[in-house]
Amino acid sequence: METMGNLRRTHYSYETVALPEGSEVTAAGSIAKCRDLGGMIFADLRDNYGVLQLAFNEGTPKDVFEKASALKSEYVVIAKGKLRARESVNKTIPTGLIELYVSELRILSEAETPPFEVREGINVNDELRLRYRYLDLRREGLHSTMVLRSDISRAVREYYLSRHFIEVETPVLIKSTPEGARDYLVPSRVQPGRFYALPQSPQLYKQILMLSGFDKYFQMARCFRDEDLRADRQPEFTQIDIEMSFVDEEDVRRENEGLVTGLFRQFMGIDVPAPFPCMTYAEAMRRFGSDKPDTRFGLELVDVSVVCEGCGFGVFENAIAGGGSVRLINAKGLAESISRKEIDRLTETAKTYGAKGLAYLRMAEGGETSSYEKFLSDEAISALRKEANAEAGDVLLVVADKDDTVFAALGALRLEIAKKNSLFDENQFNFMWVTDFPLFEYDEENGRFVAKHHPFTMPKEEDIPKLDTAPGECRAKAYDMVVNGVELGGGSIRINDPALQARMFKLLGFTDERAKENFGFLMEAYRYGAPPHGGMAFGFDRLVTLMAIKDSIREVIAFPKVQNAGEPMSGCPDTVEAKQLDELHIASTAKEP
RNA sequence: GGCCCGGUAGUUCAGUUGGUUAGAACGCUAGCCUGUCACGCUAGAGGCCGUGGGUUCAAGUCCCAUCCGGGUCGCCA
Repeated sequence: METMGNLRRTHYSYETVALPEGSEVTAAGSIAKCRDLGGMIFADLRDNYGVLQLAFNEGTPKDVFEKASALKSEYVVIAKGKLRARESVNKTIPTGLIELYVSELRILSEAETPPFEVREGINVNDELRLRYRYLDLRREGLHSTMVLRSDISRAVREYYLSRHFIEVETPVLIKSTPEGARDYLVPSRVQPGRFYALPQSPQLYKQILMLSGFDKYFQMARCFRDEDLRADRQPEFTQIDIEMSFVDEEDVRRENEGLVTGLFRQFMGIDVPAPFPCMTYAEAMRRFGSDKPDTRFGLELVDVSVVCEGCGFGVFENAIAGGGSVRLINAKGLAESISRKEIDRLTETAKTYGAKGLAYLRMAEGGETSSYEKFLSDEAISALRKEANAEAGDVLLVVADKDDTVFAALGALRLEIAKKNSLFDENQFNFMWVTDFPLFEYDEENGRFVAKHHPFTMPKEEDIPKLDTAPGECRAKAYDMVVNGVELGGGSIRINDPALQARMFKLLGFTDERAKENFGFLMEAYRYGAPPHGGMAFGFDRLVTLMAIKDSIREVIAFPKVQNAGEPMSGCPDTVEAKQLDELHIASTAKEP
């Protein structure tokens, strides 16, 4: 091992292409690959931006040549020399016309053979990648994604700052609130028996900032939710958090879709038409079975409840009688690719979402088969086929159940069929707003209504009279930004009337005491004058995932967590010493692993 | 908490109805090689078949449990 001594990097790899031959260059980085030809050695030097070929031969000082022949992958070096044209060029890399003919070489750090090859184009399983994340991050793909993330982050800040948003850091140690996701809790040492929570979002603070006269606020906010992970969900994540005063729904949407159209133009060269189309929640559910519809393809849901009333098939009739519906998807012209076996698989998918089964009509060339038509009257059969626009070559997939279940099952089948049959264009981005969300949803488990968005969401004016009589029918001034079936962000106009807010808490089953205990500071703040305000938040990780064209959110996070909410490299969460627990007034009950 | 998939050299994988000494590629080690860039050639090392039980004359292969990872339902205001 050597020190850099008086050598300092003069150029990054990508900068060398602009230099004339013969330029003196000192480059630094890691050895990506060595090719020792005997009398001649080539080594690819990798830095933050790419690779530069180092060359050594009989003209190289003897001690330097000997050092070069000892080089191995991942050694960290600094090399000084002259740029020269290659005798044989490599057209596949930007620096492929030149090489650094090295006269001075220092090995700054040696490296053991890594557990996997540090290069693109090889499969490595996720566990190993995460355990050795620092090696994975050296690989071009993940490395450049992290650089892209940084660039997007800067563009986001520039967008909001240029539009006079004020960046404010809100606290990470906050008060736990009962609604919504499970909180991560942090015990207080100073106040025995009391706990902070980590924020699920800076929601209340940003509303308070509007009351504080900041007018427009934004923040790249770390948020924490102690819930199970998914490919698009991490327990800690980054949200682009925004709040604006003196606005209604349209104003928030216009301001923030400007961010997305700008980012897509700048980073992807794609002009996304704006304003984005709006679709109500009710329409999204009815047509696509989802509140985040992928509108790049058809396969829309068809409600056949009317023709199924009194059709003679108990399964259909019971669903309708129970307040549910019978709906179907017509997989147009897909009879050959959706075999009987495939229908069985789709049935399993439907069952995952709570459907009891999947009825079908397959109109294949070899003949028609159906699981339900034998139970139906001829009249009902022809009426249903007409509603579904069924023709030879089609497959009808029918679910009869409660509406929630029908939507969930058919919505999922839609996506699965489209994916398997490549029914959409990967390069198309259908941005949209889903609006008019229900204000409440019924929580079966607790037998009461809960806020669909959050308890501070403003109801639609015309629905305010129905708040007490028909809460299930009330719609909210809430909106989600959706693209290709992904919820990129969402927000709402907030209640700024303390009386209405108090009424909301009551409807949500809060006693006055509990509302005061949990949200008293907000209620009090409203008493001193609150501008109308609203905002939204983007899932920054999801946005980057989309823009980097990755499948998993883990591909855009430097040190992500895995399914058990741990982080494999550092090994957290971990046990702590008894002394630490004592100081926090926590009794140790957990068994050692 | 439920369901599905996976775990075999350092890595990615193959391994037939349970049956000789568990293979390949890449990587690694050594030697040769002056224009390579997936360098080439020669030789070599490298395996608790995730872990623990069981069935069997015999288990990488079958059964049970468990751990780890991935996907997903619930959950995620």
